[in-house]
Amino acid sequence: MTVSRVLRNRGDVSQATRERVLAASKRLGYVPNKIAGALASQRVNLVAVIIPSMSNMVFPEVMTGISEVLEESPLQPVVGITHYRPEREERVLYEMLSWRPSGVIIAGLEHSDASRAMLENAGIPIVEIMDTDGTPVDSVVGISHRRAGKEMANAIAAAGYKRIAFLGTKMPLDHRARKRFEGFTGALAKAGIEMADHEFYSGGSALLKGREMTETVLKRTPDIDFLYYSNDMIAAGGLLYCLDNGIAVPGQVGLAGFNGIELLDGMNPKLATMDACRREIGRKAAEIIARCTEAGLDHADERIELTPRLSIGDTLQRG
Amino acid sequence: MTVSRVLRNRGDVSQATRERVLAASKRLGYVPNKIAGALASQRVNLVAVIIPSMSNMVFPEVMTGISEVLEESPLQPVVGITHYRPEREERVLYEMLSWRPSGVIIAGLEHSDASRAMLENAGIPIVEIMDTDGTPVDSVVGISHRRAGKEMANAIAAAGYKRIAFLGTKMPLDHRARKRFEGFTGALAKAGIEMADHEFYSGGSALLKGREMTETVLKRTPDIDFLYYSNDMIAAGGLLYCLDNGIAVPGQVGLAGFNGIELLDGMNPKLATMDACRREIGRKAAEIIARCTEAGLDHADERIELTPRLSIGDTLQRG
DNA sequence: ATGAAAGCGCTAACAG
DNA sequence: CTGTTAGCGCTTTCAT
Repeated sequence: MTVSRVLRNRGDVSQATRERVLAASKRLGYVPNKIAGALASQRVNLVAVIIPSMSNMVFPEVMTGISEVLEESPLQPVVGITHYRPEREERVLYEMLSWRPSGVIIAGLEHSDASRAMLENAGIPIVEIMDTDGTPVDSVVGISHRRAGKEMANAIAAAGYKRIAFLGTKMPLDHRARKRFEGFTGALAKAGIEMADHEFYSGGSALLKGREMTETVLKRTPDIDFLYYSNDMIAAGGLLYCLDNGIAVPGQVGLAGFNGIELLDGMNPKLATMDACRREIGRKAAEIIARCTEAGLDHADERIELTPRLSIGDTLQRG
Repeated sequence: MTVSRVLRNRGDVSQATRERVLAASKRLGYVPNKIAGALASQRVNLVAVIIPSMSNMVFPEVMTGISEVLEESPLQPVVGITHYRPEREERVLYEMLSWRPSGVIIAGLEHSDASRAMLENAGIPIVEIMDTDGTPVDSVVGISHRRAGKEMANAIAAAGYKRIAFLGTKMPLDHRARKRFEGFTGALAKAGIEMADHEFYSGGSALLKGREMTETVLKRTPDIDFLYYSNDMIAAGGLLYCLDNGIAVPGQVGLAGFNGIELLDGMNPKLATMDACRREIGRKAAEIIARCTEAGLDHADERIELTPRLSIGDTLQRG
């Protein structure tokens, strides 16, 4: 009836009636039932955001970007965490789709067959984020991690480093870390450099693991002159290890991480890294969904590849 | 009809029929419409989680605790961010309540009148988290920040420090930081110590701000012998500043932070801090909601005060 | 063990 | 401008 019109300020309602309704609804502490509303209108102002984790600094920042743009729209993000496990992704996706959201933003391009099928048949805009190395269901916004690894390798080789080690996460399911690794080794090979050592870890405090792995590698292969880490946090641990142990940086060993986390701004020397454009990815993805929703489109087919900026810092240049 | 019974495996359905239905639903890629289901059953397996921010390390970890326990239940968390702004909290709360969740977990005890009214009239279990210094709407799980500040002050005084400064966030709306500050100054006063200096900041990279504020304070009040920071991140920045500038820690100045973030595990020397029990708070809060939902209760009236553990580390003891 | 019927609280379309 | 009437896709209850 009229009440519904007032609460959504739609249609023509006289000023007097409108005020009367508003007053009453406030007095009664009335909160509309969106469930019924959504069922009747076949519209749900929710966007499903599916990400692997919340514990490292990368996804919270993607979320920040998403929130920023969604806050200026009627849309609301709803997040689900997969812990990098395909079967959890499947379940989370199923749960979320059963609420008929206006769109989904999902990390990564690799999904189980079932997940992919759900995404394809959802009939809503899908944006796969973070990574552009692959074929998206609908839209994609991210960076090429393969290229990121390659460019870092080239920068390191160009700086004259020869005995290079890679330290990273042992996550067969972290496809982005894997692609960086592949791009990195590939480019080194092309430059005629073979990786001198590598070390992987899983779980635990990243900063601490960074220290430990750095010690392990440096003891095992003492002539290492560069350490490339799969993320900034372990790189920061490695840097602290070097500082504590009188290892000259970048004189004796050079260091580089990945992500461009804010944390590094306060470190001295400043770590070399590559910005993963996390916030921007979140913004762009949200914009696509917002635009589709407004236009009533069920897909966008956009492809946005951002360019990670290499930041040399103080740890990627020969003494 | 029968289909509905199968999909929720309720009631008696013959094995044959059940399998037929399952097969068909898989083939058609059928995803049930929870909106309709929720409307009909008046049950929604969603828990509203309302927190101020996602960017510092504290709330993601609370979320981890919540997820851990909710994952073993049919409940799903839905998070809303308030940016420490009461008017945003009001809006987010309104939006979430209009989905009729099974419960709400909300940070802090101070809310606008409207928010409080909504919480009181929601008819679902409410758990206010992080802070126990105040009167909850229903249940509360957290720590006493006033006491945390007090205990840190006592530890510092007991270690013999006399010229103490406080460095923290300038957030009139961060009630927990404020309460720690109050507890801290109160206890110092009782020990006959007046705060020697203080400095507040807002925005920007915490690690970097920690450096800057530390420099400012140390230059302004050179005889400072202890720096208490309102969070670990700025404390870490302060520590790095001291290390870089040849200021002996804890010989010349002692340092302490707050939160017990994992980041500190990899630092050397190890910062003194106080664990805010973030993950445990998340777990306990989620357990209350889960228990109520299972029992069909609309409130719990529980009060759980956790005890933050003081970690002396290497920076809170005279040389 | 299965089907039929009656809503859940709203919105949409149409009358007045 | 305001009221009325059908559903939205499920669950629930009651028959069969």
